[in-house]
Amino acid sequence: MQRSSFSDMHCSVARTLDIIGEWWTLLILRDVFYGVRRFEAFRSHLGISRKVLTNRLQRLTAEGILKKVAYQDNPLRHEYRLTEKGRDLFPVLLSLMKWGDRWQTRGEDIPVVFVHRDCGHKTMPQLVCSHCKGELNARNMRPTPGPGASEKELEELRRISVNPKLFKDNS
Amino acid sequence: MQRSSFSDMHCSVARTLDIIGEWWTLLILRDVFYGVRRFEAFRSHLGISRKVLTNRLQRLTAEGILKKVAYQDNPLRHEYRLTEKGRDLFPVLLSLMKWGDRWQTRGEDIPVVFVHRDCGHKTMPQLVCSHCKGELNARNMRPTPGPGASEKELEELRRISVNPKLFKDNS
DNA sequence: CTAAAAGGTTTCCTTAAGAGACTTATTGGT
DNA sequence: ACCAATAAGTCTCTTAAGGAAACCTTTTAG
Repeated sequence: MQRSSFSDMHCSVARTLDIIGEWWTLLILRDVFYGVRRFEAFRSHLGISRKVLTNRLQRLTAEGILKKVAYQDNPLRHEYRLTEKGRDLFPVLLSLMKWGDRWQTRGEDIPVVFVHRDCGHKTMPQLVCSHCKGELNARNMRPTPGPGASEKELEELRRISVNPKLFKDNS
Repeated sequence: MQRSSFSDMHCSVARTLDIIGEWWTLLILRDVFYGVRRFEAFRSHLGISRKVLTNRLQRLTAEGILKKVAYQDNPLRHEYRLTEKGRDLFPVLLSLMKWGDRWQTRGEDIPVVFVHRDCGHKTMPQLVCSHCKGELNARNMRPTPGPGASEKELEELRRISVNPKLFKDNS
């Protein structure tokens, strides 16, 4: 199916999706966060084909998101654990879950709720500004060129965008 | 390639990914958040094939994430805009971008920075607890069964999980 | 009268995903 | 000693999704 790679794009979203945007990958990671570690456990729980599971676990390991740890010799068996890089994907899964809880339950109740250990309460993840702690949403955020922005790409975006004022750097 | 559907899974992450987890979809949405609205603009900016772009825009419209709005008659032309449901996906993109900014820049500088209009400062999105406003991460959150949890599925997860204490409901 | 722009549709080819059989090493049961 | 089961894959075959490029329709511009 010769899928195009996003990894050469000059964009953190694209580069992230190039790794974890493949079919099944985020569901595998969800299961890891739930405590699933072993090949057969992933396979039976997800109903994924062995070939694809092998492929995805190899990719995630190669990218340093999971690491293989032996849990027995003879025969040698490994389990897959999250690295720090992998654990740092937790907010991505929480965001996906929060959206699904709001928009995709089809009238059913929410299957999973998280408890925040530090305060002991059931929690809803909230996205807030690192500076003022106010809520962040699509309406109160404005993209601006970062230090690594390329002038050529900015020009292109301004040209095709409906609002050319976006991406003006008036910091 | 007869891809399996995640939509019947009893999980908000799976149901969300069934819609927006397809190849290209989140990059299209990223472009919409940047102000891109039109077919040819998506096509040239992303380098996506027309067939796939048509398919994705139709799906996103059918799911109520984008809506088609006419911007001229004669010939009739539409642009694609976010609905509230679509705007609510912003945290997903922010989470992906934050992870990429940390782990996938390969030594380069960050291409895009967001300004929080409400306080006027450059901001990093932070995920906090709705109750105590403390930071949320993979280490200080514990999944528990929600009101819509199925006992059968919980039992299965406990069986295959490395830590059977997870998903005990001690709220 | 021709070209270009916008938003697709159609065709052909390649390749990823799904299903399921097979492999290897070891243990447990009879 | 023999059979089945478990764990973690590998291999083969088929189907359908993605990529490339040509084609279509309507209208305006030169």
